[in-house]
Amino acid sequence: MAYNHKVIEHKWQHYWRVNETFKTVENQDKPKYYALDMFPYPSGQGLHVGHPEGYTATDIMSRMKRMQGYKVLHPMGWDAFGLPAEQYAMKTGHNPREFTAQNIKNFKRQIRSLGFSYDWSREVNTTDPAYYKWTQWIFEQLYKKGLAYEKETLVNWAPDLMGGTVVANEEVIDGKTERGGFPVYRKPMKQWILKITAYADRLIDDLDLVDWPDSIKEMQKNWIGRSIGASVLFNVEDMNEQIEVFTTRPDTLFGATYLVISPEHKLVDQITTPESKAAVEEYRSAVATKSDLERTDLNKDKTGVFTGSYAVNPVNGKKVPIWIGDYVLASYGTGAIMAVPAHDQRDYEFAKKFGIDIVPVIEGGDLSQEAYTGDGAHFNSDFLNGMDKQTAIDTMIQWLEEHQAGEKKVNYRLRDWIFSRQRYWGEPIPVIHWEDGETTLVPEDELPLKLPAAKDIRPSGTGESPLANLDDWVNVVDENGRKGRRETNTMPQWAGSSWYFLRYVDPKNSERIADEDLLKEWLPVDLYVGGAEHAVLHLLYARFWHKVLYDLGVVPTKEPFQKLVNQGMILGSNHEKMSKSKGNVVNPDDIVERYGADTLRLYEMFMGPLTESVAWSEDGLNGSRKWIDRVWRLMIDDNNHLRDRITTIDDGKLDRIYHQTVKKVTEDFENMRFNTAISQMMVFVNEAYKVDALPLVYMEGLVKMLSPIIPHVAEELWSLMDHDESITYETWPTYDESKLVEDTVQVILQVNGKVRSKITVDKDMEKDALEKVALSDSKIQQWLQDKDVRKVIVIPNKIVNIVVG
RNA sequence: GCCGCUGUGGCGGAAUUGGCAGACGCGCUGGACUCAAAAUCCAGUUCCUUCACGGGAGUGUGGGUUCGACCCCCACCGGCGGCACCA
Repeated sequence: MAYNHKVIEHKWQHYWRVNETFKTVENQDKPKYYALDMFPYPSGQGLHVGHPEGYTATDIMSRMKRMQGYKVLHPMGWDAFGLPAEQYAMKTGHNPREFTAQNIKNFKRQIRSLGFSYDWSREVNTTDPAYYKWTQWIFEQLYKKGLAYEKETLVNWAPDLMGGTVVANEEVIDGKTERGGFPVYRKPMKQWILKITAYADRLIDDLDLVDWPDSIKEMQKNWIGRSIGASVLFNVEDMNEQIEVFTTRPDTLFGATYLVISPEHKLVDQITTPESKAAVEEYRSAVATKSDLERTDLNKDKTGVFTGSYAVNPVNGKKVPIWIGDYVLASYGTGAIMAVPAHDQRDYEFAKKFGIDIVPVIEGGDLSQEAYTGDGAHFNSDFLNGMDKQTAIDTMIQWLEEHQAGEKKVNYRLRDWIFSRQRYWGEPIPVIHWEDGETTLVPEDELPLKLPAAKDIRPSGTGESPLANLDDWVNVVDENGRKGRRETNTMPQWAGSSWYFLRYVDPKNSERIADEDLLKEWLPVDLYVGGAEHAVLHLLYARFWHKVLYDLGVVPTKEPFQKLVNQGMILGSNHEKMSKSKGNVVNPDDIVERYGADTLRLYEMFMGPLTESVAWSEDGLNGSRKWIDRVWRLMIDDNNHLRDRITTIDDGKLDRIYHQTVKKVTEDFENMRFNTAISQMMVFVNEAYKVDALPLVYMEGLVKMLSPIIPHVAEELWSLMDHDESITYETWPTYDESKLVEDTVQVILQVNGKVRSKITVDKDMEKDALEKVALSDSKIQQWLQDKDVRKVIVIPNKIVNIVVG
């Protein structure tokens, strides 16, 4: 009977479910393997064909590892808080909880239809109070450690997004919200902030401990942006104030001809002279009304205004003017810089525009054109004269420290993490603000602090979240009659996803985040697969929380994810990103219906390397289906029985190719090179079609190797081979090295680097003998006529190159 | 602008401690089977040239190193991703 995907897939999915085939068993005396997918946000759109690519990869690894004797943890869950549900709820008047539950149901149905070997008994859901109890608990630990604090800061205020909300720096792209593209303005507001900067060094340095793509490590390093330099103190003339600047080039201090402080700098008012006041005020208000977009758009044209005051350069006592300019950011370093126009392009542009002195202190470049930022001998620099850059930097830092005029300093581009969101559909921050000014945590034994049910979610209009409308929930009174108000901000979506992989280890634990011994048993995650769009934020936040929990003794490892792999994107057949508007979206449900889950899995693994983006091709998909049919026909006859050709007799014809295949498939799977593993199995099947006798053990081996990729087909073939049990825990095939060696090898004969002949000789033939054979080859002889042999290069078992002239 | 990745037949892609470029698949061509078609099985398929044997060119472009380069080095061009006044 021909292969019928609908019957078979339904049958085995049912079998796995009833038999709890993939239930993780703990405390077994086996090596462990934790294979993790980035859990999805269950959107209303349903699954995308991009999802199953990564899921199939981890599923293959999980299934192979089970067969290799590992205990495997392979879970799935839902990152279910998020903006779309809230937007939908506001629009329709529904509660996001119901809407989200529906979406999860649909996602789960779709994921189940693909036959992944998840242990569904461990499913987690970030919106489940039993889950977010522990998200809130982690927040409380952060608070107790001083890593969560409230601060009035300039936030990214998006008044047009959901009735007004604040978004994180990371969610702002070109001055607009990442979601929706609404304009973002800077507005001071009281926010909860997590002190991720306290972990900046460890977040960079511990990247050395993990097996991640270099590109991702690089992105994280750049995001954190550690720069080592010095702070320098400038006294303000005629005033008992100092301006501290940060510079990575203290060696150019003799070339500092002015200072620039940001418009928001705290000393602006004090140092502005009466004559300059009007101009400064005008400039500041102009800057304040600019959106971030406008501010970055003015990139090329530097603006600024002179304060009227001067500072004293500590190293040479010279007076330098103090300017205000918005090219200096309040949020980086000290919000003030020393400007060295000769050796910094930004300062150069500013100085040119405002006619400020440009004093070179390093030889090189052409100052009539641009600043010189390279290395060179210093001059005009007193005790630094003649030194190169690094020596001068070290010497200057030493001088600054000896004269209490500055010190070595490290700065980070990374800012602290703004953790508040003015939204309903998120974890409530478990904090109460009391009327006497005290702020307390909700006691641990009262967690979870549940999100109140609300029929109608409306913006508060004040910038607060919709929770501010819910008086019953917001207002509290303690046992002494003291009145208080709950924190109305909720947590960002990043919160629940920063630790979910810990909960899978022990998802039902009501006493703690997860049992300590179980965490020791399963951590770290051995393989984490997901899209590169989470290269920075999710992975950085999760690492940060993990390190905090490590310091608290909650988790046993410094890093959460040992190996990380980013799958590429699946593009539309027109090589563009799939999107509704382009009409090139492929729905996995359709593919499963028409071709079956196994075909989809096979195709997505065969279409190219996992890490690359590849365009969808209906023909390619169809080819994968045809190959499954071909494998099926190789073994199964029209009466749905094993073919007679499958026998216990081994005529030896398939020995070599079989053992080669086992070796290559095993190694390729291990390295996640699924496309080449599949191609090797295709070669084996092609060979199998050419011989009369198919040894049963080889066919069983093939089915085992296929089972991680096309598990339903493999289970069915396995049972047709007269096995009663699932193939899941069968032993992975092994190969015999001795079957791979050949007695003879083909050697390439070249003349002047061009292939002219090929010969077959005994393996490991001596160099001299091989050279003789090569020179006497008839084809080679023709090429050597009337020529002098200058040199012969002999690489045994591979090549002989004869150089003639 | 800076950083990272990438460029191989008609298409997806294989092959790198430097040693037969194009595995495998798609598509296409031919053959077998069939009344016929589909499906299937078998064979061929980088380009140019040749009746054929053969020969020549060829891994984005131009140089270089080497007996030998898709692979290493230099310069440039195109594509993708990240960052973007971070001092």
